[in-house]
Amino acid sequence: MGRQRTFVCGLDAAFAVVGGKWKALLLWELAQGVRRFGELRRALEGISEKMLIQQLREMEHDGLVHREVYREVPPRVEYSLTAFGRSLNAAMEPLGAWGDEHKARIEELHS
Amino acid sequence: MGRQRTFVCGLDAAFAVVGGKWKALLLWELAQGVRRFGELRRALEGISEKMLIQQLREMEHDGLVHREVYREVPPRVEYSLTAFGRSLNAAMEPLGAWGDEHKARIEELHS
DNA sequence: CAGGATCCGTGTTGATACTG
DNA sequence: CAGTATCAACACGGATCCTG
Repeated sequence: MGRQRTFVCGLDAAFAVVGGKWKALLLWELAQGVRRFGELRRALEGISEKMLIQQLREMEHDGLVHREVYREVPPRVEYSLTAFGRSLNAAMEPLGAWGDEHKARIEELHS
Repeated sequence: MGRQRTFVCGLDAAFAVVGGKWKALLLWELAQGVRRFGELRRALEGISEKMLIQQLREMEHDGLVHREVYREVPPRVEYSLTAFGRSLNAAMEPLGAWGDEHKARIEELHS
């Protein structure tokens, strides 16, 4: 992925795994429960299949997401959070609450 | 900035103001105290002057940062957090603590 | 259904030089 | 000191088509 780097603070390290446009949303969605590929695609409106699988793979590599493959026809793959992923989601909750609280203000600023 | 959009959840809104490579670090640095332009540049090793001023301006626009200009020679400008910025920083604290805790693991993953 | 592979635009980031 | 301006590079994200 990226070259080895030293993080100057915890925020830096945290953003290395949840940064970008989609990962925080994926984390939140998977925190609601186990999800299949297609469910995630519909939940994150606007994401392309490429980005979805790419973000999922990176989160799997980072140990946040577990991928369970069922060898059936048609194929079925279920994604869920690991304990590590759940701990991250818990740490993001205050931030989510803050965003919820100031949602309207932020939307207006970015109009 | 970006077109008007509707945020699907609070995380989405929060990332609209602290997303990107530098803003979280700036927020954290400014939470330590008032800082001058040059101090910030030295604190965020690797940032270019252009990015620094650009991120600061956006955070100022979002109401997170206050910019105080002192008409002196040589010029002096001091940056600080607004109450809004401090509230965001508080909301990010658990995330920072999480990152601190798992720093080593994440650094290794991204090597 | 759940991906892979490829092409491609563009926003973001960076280097460098210059200014009040 | 605290910026501006300009140019260049690249990663990010998206569209489309293809496969087991």
